Amino acid sequence: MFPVVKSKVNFPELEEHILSFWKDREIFDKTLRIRQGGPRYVFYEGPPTTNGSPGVHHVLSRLFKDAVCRYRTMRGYYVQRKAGWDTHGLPVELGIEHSLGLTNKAQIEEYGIAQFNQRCRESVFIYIKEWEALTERIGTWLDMKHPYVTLDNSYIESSWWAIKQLWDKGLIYQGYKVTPHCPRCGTSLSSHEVVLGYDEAEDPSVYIKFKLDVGSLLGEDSAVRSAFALLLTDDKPVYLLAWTTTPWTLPGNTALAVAKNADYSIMESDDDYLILAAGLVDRVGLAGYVQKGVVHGRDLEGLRYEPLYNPHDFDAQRTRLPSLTVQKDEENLTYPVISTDFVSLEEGTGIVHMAPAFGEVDFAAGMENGLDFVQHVDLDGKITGTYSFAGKFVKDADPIVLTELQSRGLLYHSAKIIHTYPFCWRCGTPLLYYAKKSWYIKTTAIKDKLISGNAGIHWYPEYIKHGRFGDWLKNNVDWAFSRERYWGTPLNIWRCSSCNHCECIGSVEDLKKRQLSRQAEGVLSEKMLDREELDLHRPYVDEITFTCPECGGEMKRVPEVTDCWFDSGAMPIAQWHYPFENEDEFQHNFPADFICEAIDQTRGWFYSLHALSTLLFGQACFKNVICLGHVVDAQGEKMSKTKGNVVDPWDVINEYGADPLRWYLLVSTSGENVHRFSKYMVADLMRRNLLTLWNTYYFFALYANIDHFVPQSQEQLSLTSLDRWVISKLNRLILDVTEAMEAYDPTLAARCIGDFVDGLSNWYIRRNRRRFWKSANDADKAAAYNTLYQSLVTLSQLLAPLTPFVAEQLYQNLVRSVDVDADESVHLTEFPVADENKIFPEINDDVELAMRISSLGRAARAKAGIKVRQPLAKVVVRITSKKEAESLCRSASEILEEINVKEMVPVEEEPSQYNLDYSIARDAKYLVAVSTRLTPELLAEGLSREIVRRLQTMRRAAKFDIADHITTYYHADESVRGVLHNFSDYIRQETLSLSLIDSLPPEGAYIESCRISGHDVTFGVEKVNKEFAPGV
RNA sequence: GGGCCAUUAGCUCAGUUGGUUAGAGCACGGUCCUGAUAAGACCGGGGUCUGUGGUUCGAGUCCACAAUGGCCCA
Repeated sequence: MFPVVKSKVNFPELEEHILSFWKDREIFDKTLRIRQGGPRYVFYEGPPTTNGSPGVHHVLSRLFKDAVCRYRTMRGYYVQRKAGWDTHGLPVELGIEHSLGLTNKAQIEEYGIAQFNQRCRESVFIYIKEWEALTERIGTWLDMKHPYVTLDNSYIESSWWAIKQLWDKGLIYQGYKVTPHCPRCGTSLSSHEVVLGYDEAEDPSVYIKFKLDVGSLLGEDSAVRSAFALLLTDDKPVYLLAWTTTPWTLPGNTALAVAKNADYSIMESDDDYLILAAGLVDRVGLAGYVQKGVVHGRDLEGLRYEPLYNPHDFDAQRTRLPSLTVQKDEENLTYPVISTDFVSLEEGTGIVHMAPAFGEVDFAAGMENGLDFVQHVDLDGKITGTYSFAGKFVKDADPIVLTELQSRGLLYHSAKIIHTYPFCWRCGTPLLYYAKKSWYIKTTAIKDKLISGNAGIHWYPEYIKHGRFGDWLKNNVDWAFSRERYWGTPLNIWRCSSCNHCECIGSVEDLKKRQLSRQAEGVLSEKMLDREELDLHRPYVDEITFTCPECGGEMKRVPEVTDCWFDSGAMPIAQWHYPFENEDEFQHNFPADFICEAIDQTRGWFYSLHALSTLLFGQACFKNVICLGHVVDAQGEKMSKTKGNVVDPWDVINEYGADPLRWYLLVSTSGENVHRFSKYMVADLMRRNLLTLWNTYYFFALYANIDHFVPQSQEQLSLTSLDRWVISKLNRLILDVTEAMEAYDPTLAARCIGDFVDGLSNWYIRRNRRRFWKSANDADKAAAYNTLYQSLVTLSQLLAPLTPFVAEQLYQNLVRSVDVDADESVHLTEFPVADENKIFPEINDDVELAMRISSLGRAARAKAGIKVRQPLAKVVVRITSKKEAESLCRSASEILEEINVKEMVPVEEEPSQYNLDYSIARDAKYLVAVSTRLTPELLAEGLSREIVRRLQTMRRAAKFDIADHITTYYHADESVRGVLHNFSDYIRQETLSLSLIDSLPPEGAYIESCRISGHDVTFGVEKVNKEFAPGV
């Protein structure tokens, strides 16, 4: 017996049942065990950040990972799937800060780093539980019993090892990084935090005069430069006019930038000369000036000018980029004019004030041009040094700077401007772009290798490879990988507080050795030496100090932790605690065959993995990568808590099930596209594909049980052409699905399956229904059952990677119920392999044509308003070739039955005219004309079908079982009686009537009176006790 | 401000190398079919293929610019 099921399946219930089946039988473990020793297919799990509950977009990536891994497993590979959790980082800290009501770093330190980090640690484990629950429920098989967790000591130690490798290669250095900094909270903000806080702001808009060092003009012997000098006929001072909205940065000015190819006007007044972009003269409005001449930007390059504020006069340090060596005071200090390509000629003066300490572009220009670096503002946003405005907050310093410059005659013009400016989203303080010390990894040193490694990676979709990712590599800059935070992998660099000597510690063992020297001094507790007890996080690791080998001073750890992208990028080694243990595991699992994440990871995990692998091993560490689009709401808007449009995956799973959700995410649009999520569409696709599939099983089981069907080998069957058609299609499907899965395109695979199911249900089964209900248990029936059975079993296997629950249920019902020796689970079976000898393109063409012609035939009938139940005499079909005529003949019985016509005439030439009694339908290629003339014989046959239809409806209304035999009574006029008599065999067979009795029905029968085609009829149906029924 | 991707029916999506009348599902209206199906078939309404230029005998498809949305970076 095949399990009897309801025609409408409850997926959530089914799935819960399958989940416990998998659990009880340890199916996931078995899929691994049976493949052990087979070829490996290496998958790297990109660790989700466990700072919040998983959303429907996380289901998408887990689903794609799962589908590919399950597919590979069924193809015989050993696919280890170690789960991973990304547990460090700012997002986790922000969550805790919020829950504790803390708003800045000072408050965190006051609260206590130990306690704070403890809270972080606890919170991630809460979220990990949620992630585990969802992962399991959506049927994603991941080894969550042995996950890698970035907060583990072993994980941190591997990261330390990696950093030490880079340190030893000289690839780690300390430099400056310009970050958006909140002076009140005392912290840098991440880019997404900055986005939260853009607002309109009113700022000064001021034009400043920088006095040209005329000497620099004369030193040059170029003809152009000399001609330029000749324009300055007077020895009035010459000024470069620059524009800024941040006067407080002016003491940090160390260069002016001009556009190389722009024209600059030299304007003269009675008192001085001014230089600015020619195109902006009118905008600035230089009353009292006349143009003396025009020079090119490149002529200005290399000129020098006097600082507005000589840092040495104000006790500010002046260093020189890129090495930041301290500069001594010099007589007549001047700064250079440089040229860049970012100077705007739309606003300002075409001369840009550069302060490398306060802007990313400025800093980059400083690095490139070896500019001076003057940092006269502290992290609280207060001016340092001995300026008249020292101690003031930067914004409060603005007016003082301006007044002072005005008194020195250096302020040309001052106004106000309203523009968008970033503010701290927490406290509303204007953010300062501020160059902070940061540790860098010199990725630019391996840029060529990064690019050549990328050449060997297969990207899905392909355009990412040379587009977003390739461009990113091409424009590679060194990786600023330190963060001045608390909850993260502590940077393993110790610095001597006396002589600044730095050492990188590559292991716990190494650290222990250094400590021994101190232990003698009784500084260390026993606990700190105990590897198991040790917590490598702050603040404990900060307490570990040792003696400087250079000067004997005290070496303390630098305060930074690493960027959490470094953590996740280190997973190929750190998930195995390599190289401290698991050498084999690491070797077997490097590089990965497959990774899959959403597109935002291009510069996140995809990059950090690639960069670290290239840095450490000189090669890429993944071969294939699926890059998914994001899930947005039904309107195409980003899901966000504030908008309230976030879809909780649990709602969808509880209402429809995980497989319907998986199926929807697979089928609705390709992985790389933006996914518009609509619960409504989940239901729609579930009905269209999954329920249709389920019903084909229901149909099969219903009749197979009645007939006690036992599956047999395909080889000895007498197959009809429709059987061969569906078998051909099935083998074609296996090829298509395999090809799609090999091409990392589960969406295409799913769509092919959906199409097949449609054809199976709506053509194969519909056309073959009669073969299943006929009474004779002959070879033809066996062929039909076996064909359908094989299709369903194969479907369960093809679907297993995509919708693992329903696939399992089908497999259990179809295979395990009749064969106890069969593989215990569909996921333990081998993925189907197509038998290409069974693919017959010509049969497929035949059926396609038959479907098309039937469709037109139905249209032609509908036009004439004749029901399909009414047989018609003739149909004329115009096709386009002899080949099609032959094809049509092969399908003639199908088509005639489908459109209920007696005879079909194929023609290649369209008849010049038709009799009036033809109704015609056509498309671009074919024409179908049905005769609409009704003879008494046709009418009588039509009536017989009406009668059958009525009796069937009555059987159902009387709640008879599908296989119940009945006695039928009728009371009707002469013509109806005639039909019942003449079509007696047909009517009895269709309605399972043992006899048709021409009399009023007895008491107890189910009785209906009705009008059929204009005749009044009374019918009665009565169940016959099976034992008395003659053998049927 | 820059880069990448998308934009096709009311909605969700197909549309191969440029080539007859641009398709499917859902939704809507009508008809039909049905003892597997909450399904299916047929007909109908619904499209300036986001817009503007260009290349071509021919453009949804190729090119340029613009708009909108998404992502990444400023």
